[in-house]
Amino acid sequence: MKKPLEALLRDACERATKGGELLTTTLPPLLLTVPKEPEHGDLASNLALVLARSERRPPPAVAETIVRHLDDRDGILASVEIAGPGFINFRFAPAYWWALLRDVEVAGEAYGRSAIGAGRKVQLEFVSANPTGPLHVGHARGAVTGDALARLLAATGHDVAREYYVNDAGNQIAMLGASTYARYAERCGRAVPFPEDGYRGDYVREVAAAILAREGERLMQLDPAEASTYFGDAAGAILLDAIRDDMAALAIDFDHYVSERRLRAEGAVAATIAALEKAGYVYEADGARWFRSTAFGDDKDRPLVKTGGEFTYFAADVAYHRAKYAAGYERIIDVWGADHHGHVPRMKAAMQALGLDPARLEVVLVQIVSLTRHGEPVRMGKRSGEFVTLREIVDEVGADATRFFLLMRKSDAQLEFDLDLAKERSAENPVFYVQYAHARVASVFRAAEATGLDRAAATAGDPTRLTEDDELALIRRVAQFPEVVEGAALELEPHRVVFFLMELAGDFHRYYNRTRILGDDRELAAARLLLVANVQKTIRAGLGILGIAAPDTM
RNA sequence: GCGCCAGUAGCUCAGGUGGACAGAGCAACGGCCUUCUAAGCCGUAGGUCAGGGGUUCGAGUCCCUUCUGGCGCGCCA
Repeated sequence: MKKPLEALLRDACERATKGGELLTTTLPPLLLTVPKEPEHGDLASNLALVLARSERRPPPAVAETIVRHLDDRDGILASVEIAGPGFINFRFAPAYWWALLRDVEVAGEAYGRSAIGAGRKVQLEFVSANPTGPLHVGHARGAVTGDALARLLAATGHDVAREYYVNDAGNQIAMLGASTYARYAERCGRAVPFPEDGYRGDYVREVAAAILAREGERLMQLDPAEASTYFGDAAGAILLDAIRDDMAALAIDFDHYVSERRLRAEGAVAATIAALEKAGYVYEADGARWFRSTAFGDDKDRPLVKTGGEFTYFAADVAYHRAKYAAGYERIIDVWGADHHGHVPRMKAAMQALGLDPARLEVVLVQIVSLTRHGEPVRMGKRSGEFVTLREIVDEVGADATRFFLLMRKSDAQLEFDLDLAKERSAENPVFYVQYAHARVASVFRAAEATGLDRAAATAGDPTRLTEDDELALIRRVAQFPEVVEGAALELEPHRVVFFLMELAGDFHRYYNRTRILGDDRELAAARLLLVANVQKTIRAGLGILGIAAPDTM
């Protein structure tokens, strides 16, 4: 929508410069914005305000010069006005919108997709929760955000891989093993002391019972150390399967699950520490080995190897990120809980120390989710083990509403999730509001079939019959979609797509209520079908980017 | 103590990289169905953008500072 106008403006400035009427030879980036106020036209430029200083003339005078050189050969503009402090306001001619609607129709299902990613390899790592228990709402937000980002980047021409890093080694798994073993023994009628900081959730009992059912009591013969290892592996595997199921319930599919244990076993961690050492950023102190992250602006040095000789979590994570670079990803995006924000500088420091470009690593931080029900906050205590699981949410409100609600906010802002609202089947519930707009169009088409008008008739519809203001405004909204997708991808902000969809759905519902689509004038009806078909397509594409279904009936 | 993030209408939140008089949606009140889904639409209201300073033609947006809230600052992961 902006491109043709940008070209016109650029031409105008060039001519003015040649004619000696503008001093500037290098234009600032042309900024065309969609004004909030409809009276300010379809697009507005602040070019004259930006240039005023270097031109040593007041903005309106500069604007006048630019406008005088505009050459609208194709007649896409209906009006050009200089307004306010020196804005140039453009209004497109109906013919422009009609042509645009045709373009959208021709683009078909690819509408909104772009190639700005140029096939660049991008890896998104998200969730990566330890397989030591069920996922909760916080994980759900990270999961949905990561997946939506992946879809967004894929839609903009990136080559995307989704990855889940499985922390299947280290203390947490050992603790899970000890906890599960204790529950197993309990079931076998044997007393094995429950570990001090063990996992007390009921799910550990269920996992123990599952292992008992599978293996019988024979595991009681293992010595306690062996048993803990066995149970850590077995319980971790069972819980990881449950996590995969949870992801599937949210329509999320990972390309790779990367095992921390495997990284360790393959020597990647040791090799990474050796590389850091070779670069001169490792030293020994207090019996441990440290990474000198302070050399890169971190506020403390970080341990890589504990006194006991064990690798730290950090060491393994550095090795993992090093492997991502080695795998050839041009962009590496991590979705982390906001409580991990402190890890960003040290991870980037480690990459830099390894001679890797830290700018290729981007971290999207996801803030906490608070649940409300009946207007009251749902209390969640991590200690008590009383948290609402991801599965419970999905079972209660459905995958579509879960995804939509978790994507409604900027990821680094805290989010309130109203469970009652998410379940409501009314206009108050934004996900239904948007899906209903899609279904309504489908319903119009069902009614149209009865009168002999079908999708083909819509395709053949004559856009020049669309002369109402709200019809042109609807095209304008649809025309913004590719730019919204691009902006969302560029800024890694899926919530922009959500807001766009709510606005588009609103425009459509208003139009629907005001305008009879299937009137007596068949030609007009066909034109209107063309319009709403493309509204529907745009909604479907937008929902697709969010991983949400676009139903034909509600 | 140091660092990061936030503070916008009664509530939940937007404010495409500094632009025009600050925007939605809830909640409240009043209207609209012999016609394609009323699971919808229309109308009415609300603000010292936490406070204070600064940068500039112009600040919710950038800088400094104070206050308030969240989170980090482990040889935990």
